[in-house]
Amino acid sequence: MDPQVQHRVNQMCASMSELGVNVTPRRAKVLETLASTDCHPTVNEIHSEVRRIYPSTSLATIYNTIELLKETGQVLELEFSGSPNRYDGLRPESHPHLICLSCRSVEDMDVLEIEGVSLERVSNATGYNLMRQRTDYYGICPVCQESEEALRH
Amino acid sequence: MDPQVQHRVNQMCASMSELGVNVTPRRAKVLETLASTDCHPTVNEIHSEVRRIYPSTSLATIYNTIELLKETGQVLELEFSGSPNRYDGLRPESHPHLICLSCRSVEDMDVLEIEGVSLERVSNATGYNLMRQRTDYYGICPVCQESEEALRH
DNA sequence: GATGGTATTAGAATGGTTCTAATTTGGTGG
DNA sequence: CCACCAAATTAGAACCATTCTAATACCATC
Repeated sequence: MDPQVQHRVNQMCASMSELGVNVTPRRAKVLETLASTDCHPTVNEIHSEVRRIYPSTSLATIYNTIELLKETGQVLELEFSGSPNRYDGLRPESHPHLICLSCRSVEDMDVLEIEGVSLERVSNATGYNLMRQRTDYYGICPVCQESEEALRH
Repeated sequence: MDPQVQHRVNQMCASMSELGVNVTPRRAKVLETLASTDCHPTVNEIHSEVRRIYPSTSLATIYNTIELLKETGQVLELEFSGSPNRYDGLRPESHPHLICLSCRSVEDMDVLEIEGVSLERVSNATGYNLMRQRTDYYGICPVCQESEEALRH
């Protein structure tokens, strides 16, 4: 396993242990799956991946494990209403995403020059006690733009 | 009807007419409901409101009308996976919201000093052709903070 | 090897949203 | 005034992601 993935898995394991639950092999495989990709997988995708090693794994175990990770703040959940939720276990802290309306891909927006507004500033300005934020940009990704371009010729 | 609400309803009507569909009485009532509140109602809440005037209205009509408004960019849809979506017909352009994790209220964040990042800048930086963005701040609203406070005494 | 608590499973239940087929409505031309 | 057509509407079925439930499996400890 890639040492960076291993490191992230270790963090997640530590959080789960603090919670007082066991990191069983299936759970460990869920963590590893989440830590191994920046594609923001769905529950079903994680399920398929875990099943490659433990074929009898049920969906409930995936939901279950994700719930534990959410409780410890070790995974970021991106909710959608028409399509399944997606999860970011690599970077559980709030950060912006780019969402393609055509291919439904979700990727991290890592543009250093673009700085968001800090939770703290908004908390102070609004009186809310804020815990997290969500920022998504919706549009057409470069790859889909090319496909559309190609279609017109 | 409040003249500001009336004005907003007129805009929505115009957009629907451009689309080539009729603004029937039921549809008009949906528009009016959306334009009359900044509480970001759910489909069920809109349904109840429309039923007060047209008791036989079905849920499908509400979904239907909202779909038309979405097509013309006249309503902002806030998706949630565990609870019903909420709609903002007063201000259909992208703008940030404050969401209370305790009472589930959703309100506009109108703090002038806090300026977001423009879609255009992100488009340029990422190569995406962006259409809209979503920014939500999640936390506990002032009212719920007080209730929690009171509980401890 | 028995015991008890945790993890896991399969499948049912839930609930918001979408789909479908039948019915109603309203305007137009005869 | 009536027949006709297209658009709007309805009731309820279908869908599907998620949550719940009750039974079973696993595992550490004694």
